[in-house]
Amino acid sequence: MAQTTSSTSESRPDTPPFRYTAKLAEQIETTWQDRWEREGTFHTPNPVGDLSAGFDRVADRPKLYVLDMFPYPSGAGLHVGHPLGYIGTDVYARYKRMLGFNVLHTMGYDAFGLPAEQYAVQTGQHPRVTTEANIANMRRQLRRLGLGHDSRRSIATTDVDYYRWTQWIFLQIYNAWYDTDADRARPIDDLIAELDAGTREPAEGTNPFGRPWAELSPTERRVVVDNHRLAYLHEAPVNWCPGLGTVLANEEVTPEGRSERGNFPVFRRPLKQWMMRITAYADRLLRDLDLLDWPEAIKQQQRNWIGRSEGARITFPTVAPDGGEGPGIEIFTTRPDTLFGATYMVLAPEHPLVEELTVPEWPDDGIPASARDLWTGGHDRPADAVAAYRRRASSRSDVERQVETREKTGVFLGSFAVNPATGERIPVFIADYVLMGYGTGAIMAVPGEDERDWAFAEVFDLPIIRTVQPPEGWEGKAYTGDGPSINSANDEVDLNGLHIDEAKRRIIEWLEAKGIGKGTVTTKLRDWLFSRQRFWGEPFPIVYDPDDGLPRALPESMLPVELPDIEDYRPVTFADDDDTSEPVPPLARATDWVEVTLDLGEGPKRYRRETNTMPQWAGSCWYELRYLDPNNDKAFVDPENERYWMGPQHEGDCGGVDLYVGGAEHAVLHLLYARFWHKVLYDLGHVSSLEPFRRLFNQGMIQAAAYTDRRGMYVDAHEVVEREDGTFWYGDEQVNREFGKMGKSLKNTVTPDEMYESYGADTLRLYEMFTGPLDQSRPWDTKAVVGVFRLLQRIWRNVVDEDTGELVVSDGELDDDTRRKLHRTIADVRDGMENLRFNVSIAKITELNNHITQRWPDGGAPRAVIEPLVLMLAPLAPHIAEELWSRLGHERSVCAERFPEPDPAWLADETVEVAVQLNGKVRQRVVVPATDDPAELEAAVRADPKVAALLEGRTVRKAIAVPGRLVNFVVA
RNA sequence: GCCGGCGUAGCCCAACGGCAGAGGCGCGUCCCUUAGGAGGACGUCAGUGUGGGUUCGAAUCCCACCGCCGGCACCA
Repeated sequence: MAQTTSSTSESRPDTPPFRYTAKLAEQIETTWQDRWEREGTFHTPNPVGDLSAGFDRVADRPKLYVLDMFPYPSGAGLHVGHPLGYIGTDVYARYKRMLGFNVLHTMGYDAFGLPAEQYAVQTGQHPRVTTEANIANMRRQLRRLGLGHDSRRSIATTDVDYYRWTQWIFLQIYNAWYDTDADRARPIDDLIAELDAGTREPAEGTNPFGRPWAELSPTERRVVVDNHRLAYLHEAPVNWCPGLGTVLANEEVTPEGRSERGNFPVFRRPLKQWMMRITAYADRLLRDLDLLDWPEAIKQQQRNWIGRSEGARITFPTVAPDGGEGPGIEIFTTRPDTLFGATYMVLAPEHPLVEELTVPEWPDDGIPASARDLWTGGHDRPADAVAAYRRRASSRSDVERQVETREKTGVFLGSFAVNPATGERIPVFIADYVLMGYGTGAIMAVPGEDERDWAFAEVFDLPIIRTVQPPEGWEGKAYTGDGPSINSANDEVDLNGLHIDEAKRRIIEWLEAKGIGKGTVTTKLRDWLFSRQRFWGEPFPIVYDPDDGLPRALPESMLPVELPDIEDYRPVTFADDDDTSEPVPPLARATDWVEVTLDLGEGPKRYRRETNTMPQWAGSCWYELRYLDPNNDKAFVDPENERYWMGPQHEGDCGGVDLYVGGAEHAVLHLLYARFWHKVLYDLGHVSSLEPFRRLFNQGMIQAAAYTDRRGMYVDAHEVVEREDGTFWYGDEQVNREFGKMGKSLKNTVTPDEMYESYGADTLRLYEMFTGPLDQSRPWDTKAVVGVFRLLQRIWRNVVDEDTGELVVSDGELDDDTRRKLHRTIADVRDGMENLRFNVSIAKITELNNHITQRWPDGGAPRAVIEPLVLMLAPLAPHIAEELWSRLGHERSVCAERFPEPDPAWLADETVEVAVQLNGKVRQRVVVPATDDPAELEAAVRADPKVAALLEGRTVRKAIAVPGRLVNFVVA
């Protein structure tokens, strides 16, 4: 078949030889891409180091650091949805460069992680082989788009030179602790010195030995110090995912209790794992959101995730079975003011005090006959009831908990606590509506002021005491709003009449004075589980000493710790639902690598390497810093380079990347982790910026039509045709249209390569930028692409004769009308560029070009308008702009030229048409001389006979004149 | 349920509180063309989700509701 359908804009025999066709576009584009590469057009100089050549040329210019969320190099290649953000940043960076900024813009690859490993397993190749092939393919696809990246700065997280520094940063974190007095991280050696000097006690919960520091053995001291570190080993219930063969961070588990990647079931089970003490930074991560220019939605998600709440911890005494004193139960509440209304207590089923508080026999009194079966679970002995309930709670997956109605369940432990405010004896329950992972895992239940407690109290027939006066006519159950306290006084403290805030303050004072409670802050954020049982990740720079089993950090001089070559890098995975399985890191099989003799200061000794690897997020926690100084082998980044590109720009500025563009799906994972690392590096004096990303922008998603047949199966969207009546057909079958994310599963993928083939890269770039503001999602519509393609053809025709290839521009003077149009356009195009609303810029360029076409239909438009037009096009469609610029006789790349500036003198018209309104309704339009003076304008308008006629016989009460726009007469 | 975002022609989208339309798709007519065509010219379509309020004037600001999208959710 000689005739293919791809000949959309292909030259046909009668096509003029110099028409801008896809074929010509391709020639132009590849030529300029080669030249950019050859000349290093986008090489950006640093203040110091190996990339500093030429810095003195730009030293006095403003700087701009533009960053894209770097991609994971997938084996599937790109579709047209992927580069939306990359094109946006490229246009912005090119524009700013033409304004004289020293712009840093590059692109790297986030290449470690599960998908790379899975893809490698599928294709039977080593992950490094597939990863590198995928990166090469992606580089090729992106290069063809004409992105103006400094290719010298590109990195992949899998490069040994890169992950060496990832390991180095891990060591910084490991060798640091959080000084809560100074509210910052400090080197661990400072802590040891202070402990030795006796000027500091070990922090709460870090000394399990119960003896002072001075009396501890060296090994015990090591344990205490390790308990302070920002990276620490911890045995605790973690998210174990047998289907992936690894544990996962909380952030990687969906609310349904499944893995975000792969959607496998996740089980909680206790394991010893590396953790990062991100909770130490919770307050600062929350507070500093206010310094950031980020979308409100993302800030909100981070606030939600951190979940800070202020309240109090209160210890409730308990009554032992023999009538003596039992263990105290510590609870957390955000409503200490409601203490007088606490009529029972609830522990999480997994709470460590449950066994101790479970009495041998049901008490004789205190259980209401009406709900006895519920309280006891129908069991004769409390221990049986508790065991049965616990079994049931642990077997229920989170999914089941979601599906079930929130009918409250629980059982009585048989023991009682004492409400410290009222002295009343109150029963203690376990119930699964209290979670071990939040607060202290125990609550005081105040049914009067809490809906969940109310629901439980109703079912279990427990007393309800209101402690806040509900408003007049309140018919609801629990009242959670504000109001004066009631029923809240004892001999020592009286809250009655106080509103919530004041009541909280008063009761906390009382609790603290009595030593039974104190005001505290709790966060939902947990420490970050940092180890994975996978092969394809950064090895930890950690070994274990066989003598004490404790970890030892490797010194900096032993970095990098390279991944060993092993035969079988596949993870050990299990049946999805095999919750009895144990994680087995693949690196454990590399026995030659694991067993190692090192001299860590005690002479050569056998050690065992850590066989877990770091999570995928590690590499993306700091790549923005490495772009600044990618080849530096003395430091992860030279401080001077960091200060220049990312340092605070003025008093009160947090510093960071000037524009960071990426999808909204990383709201809490990458963005939170990267902020955390950055703050640690800041505390330790390695960076000058407080935050990594000052301005964040979420690009929209490109969606595409997908079609389903009668059976609900997706059919190839390329083959579907729309009929006149608006119905869609696949062959002779009518199909149903829906919109969704582009991808294989919906069979609606459109690739950049198809677009290059039919139109060229400039058209693709222009189309993606034209369909809407960058932050908006929009549907892909292949047949609408031709609109911007025509625009490029028309611009081309205004410069180049399609038959001869000769220039058709003249050297004539501009008429005033065109000059005004030009300057108006320049102002508007700039405005669109500044605000990342490239759609507006393109529309204004189109308008100017339409004007030129109409004014000079047979060519001959003056250079004075054509050249600025080409310059304005340059950031958007750089190849055609370069080509036209060079054909116009310029030697230099258009990238080195200055963006046109609007002349204010030509922004205003000599005469303007203003609207004349009567009471806000437009009644007349008149042309009057332009003026800035409202009084002059009003006079001019009144002088118009049509207006005079309009006002005939009416009383003008007031006239509002807005220069350049309108005059509104308010008439009786 | 709570939080955030968005609703303007058939579709994608513009409009410092000031004349609702910049641009494109689609559609229609005509020109070029043996023909087809994604070449050219001209034209076509909404009163801004709904209801209130502020204002001389509201797509724009405020309130309530409706719809769509996203996030969180037994978090004490």
